[in-house]
Amino acid sequence: MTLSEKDFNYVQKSIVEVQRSGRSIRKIFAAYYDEDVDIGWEVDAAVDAFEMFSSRWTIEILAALYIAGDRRFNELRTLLRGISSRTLSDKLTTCQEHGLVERVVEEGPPIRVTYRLTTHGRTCGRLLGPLVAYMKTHKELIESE
Amino acid sequence: MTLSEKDFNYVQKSIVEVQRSGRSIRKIFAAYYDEDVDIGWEVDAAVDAFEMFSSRWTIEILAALYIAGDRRFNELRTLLRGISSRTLSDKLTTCQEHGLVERVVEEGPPIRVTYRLTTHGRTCGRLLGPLVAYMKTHKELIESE
DNA sequence: CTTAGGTGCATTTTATACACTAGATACGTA
DNA sequence: TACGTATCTAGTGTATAAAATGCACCTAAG
Repeated sequence: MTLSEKDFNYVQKSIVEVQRSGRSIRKIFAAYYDEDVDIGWEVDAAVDAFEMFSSRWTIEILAALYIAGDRRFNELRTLLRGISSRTLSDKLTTCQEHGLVERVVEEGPPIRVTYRLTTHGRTCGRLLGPLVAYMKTHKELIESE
Repeated sequence: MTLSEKDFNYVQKSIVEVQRSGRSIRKIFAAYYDEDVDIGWEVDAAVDAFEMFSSRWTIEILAALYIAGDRRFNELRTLLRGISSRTLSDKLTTCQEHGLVERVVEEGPPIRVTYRLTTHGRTCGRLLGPLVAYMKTHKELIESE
């Protein structure tokens, strides 16, 4: 089994970039493919990191904006299956404060407000992808017994 | 810049396995390294997937067990910075129901109970790694302005 | 009296339901 | 043409429900 030339070039280029960034090829493949690997984090760092995501809705807002692209307030409300507008409003505010989301106002009337991921927000969204993909193929994890 | 022989062998082996699994090399690199990429998910799938993680503490429990390995009840309580035992107990129950965690009883006395990630749990933990690593290097996202 | 692994219960925090607002245009009709 | 009503967007206010916390307490053996 061999790589297509296109894939080969892509892989070669990526490997060079990854090396330049100081990350280990082995760790990157291992983390993605099949092995548990020490990727240099500690429980404390994880608890810190997830403090913001484990507050209900933050992670869903991020995913919705990442997948669906920039959206307006009521569009988000629909995407998130009817989260209350009160809560959506509050959560969007804290997402802005955390630098994940920016609020773009188009003067009206009617005034329209578009929510957009910042660069950080997009990165976080991207990093969540593999987990969503995994969960999607293992619905037994979602529908509790 | 070239790969060491060890890395080269590892990469080659991994690429073959990834190809056999039907996943695209390009997507794997892109998702890991620097690009936004359509990895075939929809908002609905993401909202489903995160419904369980965005409930407070679930994701932290997963991360703690993944990073620190099997732990007993009170060890988890400490790792999670003093979550109330009431809540930890409830959350561990729902994690078991979702098939992320298993409860291993060593008959006492004193009775000892060890919590351990299932295979699914370990996979989810692994997939969260890159996000934690990213957050760790971008603390400005955690400490809101 | 200690240790491990919890449960019970009152209080506090967080989310929901649902009514309601502003500011401007659009529509119906006398 | 003028008048009233209806609609749209992006929220806010407030009462209620759900979830997390703090702290006391339980069991069972050494």
